[in-house]
Amino acid sequence: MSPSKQNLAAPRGMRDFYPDEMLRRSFVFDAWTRASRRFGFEQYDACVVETLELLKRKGGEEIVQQIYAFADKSGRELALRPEMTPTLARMIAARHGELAFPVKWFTIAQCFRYERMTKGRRREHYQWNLDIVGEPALTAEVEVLAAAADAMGMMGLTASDVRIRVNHRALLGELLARSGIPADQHPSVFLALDKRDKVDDLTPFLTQAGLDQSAIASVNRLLEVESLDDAAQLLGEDSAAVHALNELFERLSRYDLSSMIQFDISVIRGLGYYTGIVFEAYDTARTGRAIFGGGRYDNLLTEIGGKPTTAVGLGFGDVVIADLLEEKNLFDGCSPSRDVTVGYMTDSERDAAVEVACALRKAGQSVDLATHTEKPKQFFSRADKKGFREAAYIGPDDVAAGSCRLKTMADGEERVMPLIGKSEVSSQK
RNA sequence: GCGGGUGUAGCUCAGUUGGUUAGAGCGUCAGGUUGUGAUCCUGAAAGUCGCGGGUUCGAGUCCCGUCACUCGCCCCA
Repeated sequence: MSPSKQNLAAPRGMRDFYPDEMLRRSFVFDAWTRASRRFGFEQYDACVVETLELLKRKGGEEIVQQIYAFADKSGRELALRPEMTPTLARMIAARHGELAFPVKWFTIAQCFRYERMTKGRRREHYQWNLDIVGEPALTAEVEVLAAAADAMGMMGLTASDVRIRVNHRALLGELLARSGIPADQHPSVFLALDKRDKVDDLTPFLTQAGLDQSAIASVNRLLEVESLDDAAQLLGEDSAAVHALNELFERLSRYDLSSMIQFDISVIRGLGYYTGIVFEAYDTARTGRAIFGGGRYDNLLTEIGGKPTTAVGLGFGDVVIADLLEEKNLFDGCSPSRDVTVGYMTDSERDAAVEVACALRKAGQSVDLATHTEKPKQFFSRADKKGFREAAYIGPDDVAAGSCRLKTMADGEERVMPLIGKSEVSSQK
């Protein structure tokens, strides 16, 4: 059967990275890695395949349907990880006794989820995970947020491009309790609040959630909470959540991040396992999906069987950020960084070309050596298209003269390089 | 799971009320130019018109089905 176009495409939702796409991916990965290192995080990695049990335990049954699960030849139930946090929790728990807490770890993890594809969402993606485990103090949230902001800064994004929205789960709980809404109705109300940007009137959702009219009125009042001061007025000064958020904003101002961070009562995030401060970053126009999200999850390690350990973490995917960087032309600087290509006219010049390539490589340059003879026109045309900074074309005349010329593609300037001496490579640029 | 849009060359797309040999631009390759790229000129290769069926003298075009891609909804990293 001859291959059809269908068979040549990657499976649905899976991604190939051709060289030009790889450049952009590396641009993002580099920013993540540099920010992680700059903030003192250690890199780790783990297997892509986990036991289904580990993944189920954390996410509950709903998420299981989105997991790429399979049985191996011994019948073990395994799965491609849909996220990194259970793996992190497993690794921490496995060596809990020997780790010096707090632990600051980062990874760029390939994750899989079987779900309907839409803009900004694929079945496979890479996610930067940044976690501080074993630190109950607010410093953990502050450093994680600052590192994320630093990474975005390295990608060229500023406070006019992105906004990090912060909330506190306890704050919402306190506000709802203050409004007389019993705790068992909170999850439904969270769901409804999460839709505030998508629907005009929340009343039908809240009614469905079992709230009576006065409770609905209370929720609608909550929606008018636009600032932390508004919340503080409702809750009073003794609110721990208000205090924590104020403290967070105060501390982030020391990092010069005030213009990028704002309070937003509608940030809910993973209803089940976040326990404290939660945050999400969006483009300022708020047209796309969340760029990253995270928060404090103090119970997760206990849930997988580890000792009680506090944690703050974030997940920052590569798909949404790539869309944003593309839209803002911030990938423009991405180009292959190859310095020189060396070509030759006939096989008689091949040895001289090898000599030139070796000398330049020894001098630390990235050098492409032609794999076969080329006519000058072919060679320079290729050198131009592939974006080499310099090109050296060696023919019989050069070998006879004992030197060759390195041509700077941008301006046509040439510099001479000796052929036989092979010791001196005139300093570049 | 639900709904919309789109499938024609490697890419982006045109293709008239159904009509004879399916086009353009870009890209690729070659030549003009056997020692010098970008511009220019000439030429070439490249198509199961997503797939299957139907209507018709005749289907890229109309109908039915199907698959794929894509954008929303739901949900979520």
